[in-house]
Amino acid sequence: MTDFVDVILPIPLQKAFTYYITEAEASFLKPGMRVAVPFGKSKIYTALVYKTHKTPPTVYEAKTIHQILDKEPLVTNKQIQHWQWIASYYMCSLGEVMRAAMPNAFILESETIISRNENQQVLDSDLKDDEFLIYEALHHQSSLKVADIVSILDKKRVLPILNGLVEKGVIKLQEEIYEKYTPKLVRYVRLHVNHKSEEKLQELLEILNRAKKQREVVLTLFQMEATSKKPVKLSELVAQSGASVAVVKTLIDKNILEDYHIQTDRVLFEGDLTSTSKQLNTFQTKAIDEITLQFKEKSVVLLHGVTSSGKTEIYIKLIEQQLAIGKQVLYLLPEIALTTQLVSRLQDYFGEQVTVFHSRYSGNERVEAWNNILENSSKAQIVIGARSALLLPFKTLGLIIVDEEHEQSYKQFDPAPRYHARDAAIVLANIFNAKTLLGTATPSLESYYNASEGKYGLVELNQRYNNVLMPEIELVDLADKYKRKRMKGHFSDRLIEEMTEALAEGFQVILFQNRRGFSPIVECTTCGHSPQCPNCDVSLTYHQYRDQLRCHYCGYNSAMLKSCQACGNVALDTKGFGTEQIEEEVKTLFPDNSVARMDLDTTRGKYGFEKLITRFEQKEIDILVGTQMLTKGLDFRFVKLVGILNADNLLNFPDFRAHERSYQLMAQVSGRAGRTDLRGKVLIQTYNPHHNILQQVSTNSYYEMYKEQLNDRYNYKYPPVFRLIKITLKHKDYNRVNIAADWYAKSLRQLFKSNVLGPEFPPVSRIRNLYHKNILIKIPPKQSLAKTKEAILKIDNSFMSVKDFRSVRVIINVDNY
DNA sequence: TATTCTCTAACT
DNA sequence: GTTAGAGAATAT
Repeated sequence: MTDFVDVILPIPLQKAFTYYITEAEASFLKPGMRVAVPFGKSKIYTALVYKTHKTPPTVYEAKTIHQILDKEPLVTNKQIQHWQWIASYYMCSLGEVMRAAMPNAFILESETIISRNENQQVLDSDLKDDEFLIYEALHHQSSLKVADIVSILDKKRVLPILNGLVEKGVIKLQEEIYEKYTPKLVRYVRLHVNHKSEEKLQELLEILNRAKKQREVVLTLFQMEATSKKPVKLSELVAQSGASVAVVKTLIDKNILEDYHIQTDRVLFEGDLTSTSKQLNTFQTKAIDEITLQFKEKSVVLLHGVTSSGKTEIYIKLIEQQLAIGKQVLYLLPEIALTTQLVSRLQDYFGEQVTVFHSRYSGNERVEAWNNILENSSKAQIVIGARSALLLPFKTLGLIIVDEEHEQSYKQFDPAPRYHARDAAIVLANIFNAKTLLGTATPSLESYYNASEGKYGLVELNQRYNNVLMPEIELVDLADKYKRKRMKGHFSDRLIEEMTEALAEGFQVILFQNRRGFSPIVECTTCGHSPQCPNCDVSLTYHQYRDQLRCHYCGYNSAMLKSCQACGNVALDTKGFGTEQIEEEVKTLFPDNSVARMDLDTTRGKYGFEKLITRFEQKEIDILVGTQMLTKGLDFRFVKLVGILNADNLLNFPDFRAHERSYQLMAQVSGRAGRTDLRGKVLIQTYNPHHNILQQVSTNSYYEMYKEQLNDRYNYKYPPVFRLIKITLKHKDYNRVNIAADWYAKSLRQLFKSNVLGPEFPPVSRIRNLYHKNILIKIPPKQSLAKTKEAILKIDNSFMSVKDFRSVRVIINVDNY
């Protein structure tokens, strides 16, 4: 045997894993196929063929593969190429990218099955109590799973016992793998072949004369078959005939009807093509021409169009062009579950050609989407999806649209790969020789910078569709309003006036408060003690609707306290305010109007968000209070007023992007106001009405904001001028993180000198009982990114070889913004 | 990452 | 003596 295969395993290890294969297997296997391989002591894992070769591994004996799982590659070469870029750029393993990319159902795992060893005589007296229990159980059931044994013995450690039994030859262990994907089958019914002829039919109806219900069902079936000329679903037959399922079942049992199954897609488009592409206005036409022109020279174009300027129509035209030349289009959105409006809009235009892919899909739904895209099926010419859609098996990608390019949620933070979807999209497009269009009303600083440096093309659209005016923005000075006693709770007299007016005219109002819950801090009025999370270094937020205290970091919750834990005083006060409190105040201020709240707490569940949006669209809700969820590209026609309750907690956020983000957020929220012919109004309450960002928001001066912020970034050495890599160390022992972080930072400093910041504790230094410490590396424009990463990896390796540090978790985050 | 191994403290 | 739990080692 001289043939070997290198495989990718879905684990965070940099190494390639090599297995033996036969010559026949070597000629059959292609990169991108799945194989099942033995891994570790007993388990069987799913691995992806990376390449076949004839070089035996030097330091270990390769195992043989267990089984080939695919006839054709499931993953394309271009995908692997793209994954490789992600793994090296974002400093993670290929296996981690694979895990993120492939639907869970493709990654099979084995389960241990326990069965009796038939050819061994066992004397009961040879067995201990536990062993006997298992032996006995196997007389009733031919095979058991490990979990069954756990429940039979009511013990956690069963492996030693099982191993003992194997040694005695009483039982056998077997690894079994399951296909996790189950196709969806729909049950259909038709007349059994025995009754197909005329005379038999007459006979049949005679017989059924006495069974009225059954006769009715058969007649309904005939009628349905005659009218639709399509196979009849069992469920439809039941619905149409009004009979119960039992009646149909009797007919099937009697061989009068027969049932059969047809495989269907889980996600089907069942609508009509209601729209054809609209006539574009002159600005939009001009923008398209410019984009097309820019694409001739540049592979990326940034479309900077103010809110409501009709960017979607432009996208639609560009998609049409790609479809016409037989190319696939990928449309990326920040969070797909939040943008049902846009999805249905695109489906209205393109109907069945649209495939949607997002994290709220079930495993089976994802498999279907994957297969459709891989086969370049007509159902998958346009793929709309969040970040993870980038990792799908495209065949002929022609264009990637990254909508709301500035959105933070394009960057993945927690499990690796910590990639930024916008940047990974550009790389993917290059692999396909395709183009990338970035669209937004408020470009991220780095994209606008790239555009002004000439790296990207830039197309600007300054006119709102139908020439609707930009909303009028008014700043309300909270300090002044409080002093002059013009406040009711958190509402200034101006906000109340405007709300009253808008509501009286029959319009809707949106209120923005970037904090959920009722209040973030609960405090004792006598001793000043406030309840903290036992696992994290934060105070607990009070949630009124369940009368709970909750930690927003780890999910810890407890009932609201009746008295102070420290001094026993019953007078507890709340500090700060969240969406719940605002909702409450609105209810008392406007008792005649309906109020709803939109935040993480009210949009749990698969359709929570959609339901809320629909209710708001249908004007069942007059006032909507919400967190930044409100900003995600929603299009409400009857909103005239947007109120931002407190702009200061945005501006004072401890992050170098706080100002940029505040601008984007406020500009986006403001964009929700007045989207049809009337002019909207935005009220921003703040203690700092002279803050530059607020001035820039109110005068809609993106360019000024950009210049000023860029200048700051230049001075303080931040992106887009410098690059950043953040290294986080986590450990449950406070001292160990400190020592480890100091060691790490010291090694880095030897190379990068003053461009290493920290180590520092983040504002919340303990989360889920782990202490965090951050080190930040700033990379000057001229310094090679690749070499920097190499150096970091080297340091990381020697760090790991220190025994005391091995238990410290190190997280490397490239472009951590 | 997931599993297995090894050690220790606390139980019957 | 047994067992649960934690920490460390290891995977081709």
